[in-house]
Amino acid sequence: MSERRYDPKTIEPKWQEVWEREHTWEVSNEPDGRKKSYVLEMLPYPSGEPHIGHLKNYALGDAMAHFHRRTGHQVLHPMGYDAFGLPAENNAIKTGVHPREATNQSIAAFRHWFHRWGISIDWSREIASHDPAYYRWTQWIFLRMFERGLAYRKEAAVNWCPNDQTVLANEQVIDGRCERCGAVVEVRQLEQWFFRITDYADRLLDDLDKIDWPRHVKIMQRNWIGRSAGAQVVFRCEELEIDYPVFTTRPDTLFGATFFVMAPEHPDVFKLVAGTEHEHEVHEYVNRVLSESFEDRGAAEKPKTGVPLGRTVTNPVNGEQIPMYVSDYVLMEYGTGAIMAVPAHDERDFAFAQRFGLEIRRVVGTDEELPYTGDGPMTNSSSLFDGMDNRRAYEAIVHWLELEAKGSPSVNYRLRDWLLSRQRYWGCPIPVVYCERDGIVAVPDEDLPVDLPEIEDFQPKGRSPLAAATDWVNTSCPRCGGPARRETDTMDTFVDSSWYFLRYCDADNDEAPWDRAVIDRWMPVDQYIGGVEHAILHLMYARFFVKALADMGLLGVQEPFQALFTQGMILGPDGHKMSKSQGNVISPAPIVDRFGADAARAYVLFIGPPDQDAAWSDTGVEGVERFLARLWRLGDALAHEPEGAQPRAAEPPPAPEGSSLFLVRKANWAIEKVTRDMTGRFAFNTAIAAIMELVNEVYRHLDADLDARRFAIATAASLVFPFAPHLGAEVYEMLTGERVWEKPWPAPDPAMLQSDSFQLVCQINGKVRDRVEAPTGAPREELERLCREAPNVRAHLDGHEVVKVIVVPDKLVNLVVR
RNA sequence: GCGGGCGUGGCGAAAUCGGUAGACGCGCCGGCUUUAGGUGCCGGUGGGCUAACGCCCUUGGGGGUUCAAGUCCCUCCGCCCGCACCA
Repeated sequence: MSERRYDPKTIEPKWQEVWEREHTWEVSNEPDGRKKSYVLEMLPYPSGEPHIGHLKNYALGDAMAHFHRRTGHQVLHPMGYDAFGLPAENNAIKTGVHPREATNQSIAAFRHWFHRWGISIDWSREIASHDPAYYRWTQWIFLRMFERGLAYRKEAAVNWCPNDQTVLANEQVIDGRCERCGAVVEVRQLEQWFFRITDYADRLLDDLDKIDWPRHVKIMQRNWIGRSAGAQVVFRCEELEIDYPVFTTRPDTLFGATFFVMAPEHPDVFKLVAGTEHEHEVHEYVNRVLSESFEDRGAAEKPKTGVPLGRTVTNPVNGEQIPMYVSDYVLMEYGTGAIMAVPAHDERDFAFAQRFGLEIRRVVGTDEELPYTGDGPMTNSSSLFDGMDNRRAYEAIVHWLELEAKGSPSVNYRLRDWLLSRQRYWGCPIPVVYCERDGIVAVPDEDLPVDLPEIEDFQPKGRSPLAAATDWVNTSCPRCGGPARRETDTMDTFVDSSWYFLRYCDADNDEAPWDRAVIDRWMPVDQYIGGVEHAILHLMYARFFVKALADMGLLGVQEPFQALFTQGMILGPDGHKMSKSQGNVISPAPIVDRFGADAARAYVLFIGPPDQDAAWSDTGVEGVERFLARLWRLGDALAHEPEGAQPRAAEPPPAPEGSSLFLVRKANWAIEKVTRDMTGRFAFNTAIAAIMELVNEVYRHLDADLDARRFAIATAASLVFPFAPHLGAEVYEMLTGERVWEKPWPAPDPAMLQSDSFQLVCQINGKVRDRVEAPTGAPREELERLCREAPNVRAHLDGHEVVKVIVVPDKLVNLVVR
């Protein structure tokens, strides 16, 4: 055999086989006395092969899982696939390959790479959302929602993607464009299925305080829910004898309301304008606005437009008749679809008033420039309130409105109900039928799953391709037995991923989605890891599902993910987001082939703080590979040194001195450092740096005793295991004959964390002037004396008077001189 | 516009509690090993001045608090992310 060298190509398959053969990472649902820990990375959407972001995601999660196992936890670390979705279907339209076939192929590729990366997954719990054994329970959960009115059908103005030929949830529209394909979204009036997530708005908001999530993700969710407290106030149109309630967050400005505006979609607009001189103009205006895209209408900067309705309403606080308008800056979906306009204290109303020459009446403040949205004394309102602080007047006015039955406190949310139906094929069928006699009827539980039928033409035609599967569509009503048609829309794939973490707990259960006792044991997920792009969609929906299921008594937790970590992206070598068109895509496959899975994994963790974006560097991964090879060589050399050739426990020598003592100390320092970096924070980059330091020191102290070197290298192997598991296992075994993952995480020896002496920093006026060796724990006087005696300090002290001495024990002395 | 984050060597970064700025890695320079290249090992590497001991400057700019500031406060500039007619 030629010269021995670090060869991941033999080491990695060797350990992967052991773990597979022995089912090492499988975990029982039976408690075994250890604390449970549920470590989960967001499940992948299987499309093609895994990319570098997947590698980072699972390398991160795996490091956490290993660390938790070795710190005494029973760890659940499963894997699955978010297998339904548009890309596979669009691919089918293009290539004719059935979405199932393409998806299954991709799943096989992902599975293959997870093995080759050596991710410690409990494969006995593997799931895929397109598997009837899984989506049966997605449908089951839908029915439970339906029974409680949490899933309902209604006609509404919805977002329609003309390219994907389907409706989209509010959350899937970004800047007026389809999140997936980028087409400009249209507004359509359609009957669709919704989840009543708005019922949970307050709880989704309040419970954010209970979970350990990044601040910015919580803020994004808070903003998305958009809770506003204010009042509902009734304005009456006397001519038509209709009351129009409006929502306002500023009831204190009611006396400044000088006009009234309705959304173009408001159902009463045509009724109000009928018979007035503006009738024709209003019809034209409304039609034009409704045909405008989301994008065109949305811009805040565009000049205000609108048309008078030729009617007035009465301001309830002062009886004034104020003119009514229709304008597209008022949204039908928020509040009541009508507003009171206070131009002096609202920028939008101000712009509208200027454009249409309407009165702008200050009611708050004194001489601030208008529009003024701040606080101040009330004015021009009523003798009751003028002079009063506007915040106090707010309360008083709401109170008065309540007494007069003209208004009441009210809360509004930006959050809308979750539109879940999609007019597409490759998704979970919605388990209801439409019966001529009984209307919407749920498919009974025992008939689940409603199978996704086979079809040939995936081309969308403005209705679900499933509608063409007539044999499947035509069925009988479960209630009356008469003819009925199946629902042909499928579910948004976010429904599938809103509960998958629950299914992992009890993946084989075919009696129920899960057993309550089992789920109570594992939930919540202790550490969730994924990309920040899911900050709103998936993370909000999953929280909603868990709360709804908890309300049904199916779960005992209110939150799915106790702690969340959002990883940064790996950018291309040019520092830009990887994309095929940019030609800067780094694929993990050749990297793993060339450097090994351990080097690839350790590199993406070493590249920088894991929550930050970082550019890929080929020389960077080479550097990490070099480090792993150095560690391997030291292990190999020690395992072949005549005296150390027999594997045995790697204990530090009893009374080390010199280089040996130094190495034992360094190893203990590394244990302490790596442990601290992995606990509470995710500083894998500095943890790996510490192991590098340890390895470097062994090279520099080859004169140390064999046992000291063995201890240092076995420690390095043990510490590197969560990041480079194959190499860690290999080196540890070479030295000790033992399996590192079965060994507890090392604990530092406190006696070895401290040295007898330290470098005392000697400062004068805060500037470092010298450094001297000083005994650890020396009293302040002695430190001061040592500092004063330091050669360069003496030189600087010459002729100066010391007016103050600051001593930081075991660290520094600062002499303040004049 | 509102909200959040960030700004440190040639590059990725570290400094966790206000106490030695630049750990670790990349790159670069030099040495040893090698027939040579590569690999490997050792050393050097923020800027300026100096023969040297050393000295001065340096964490986006300016100001402040402090014995001491990358870290705290004020202010300005730049970049990134989220939301954006939500009454």
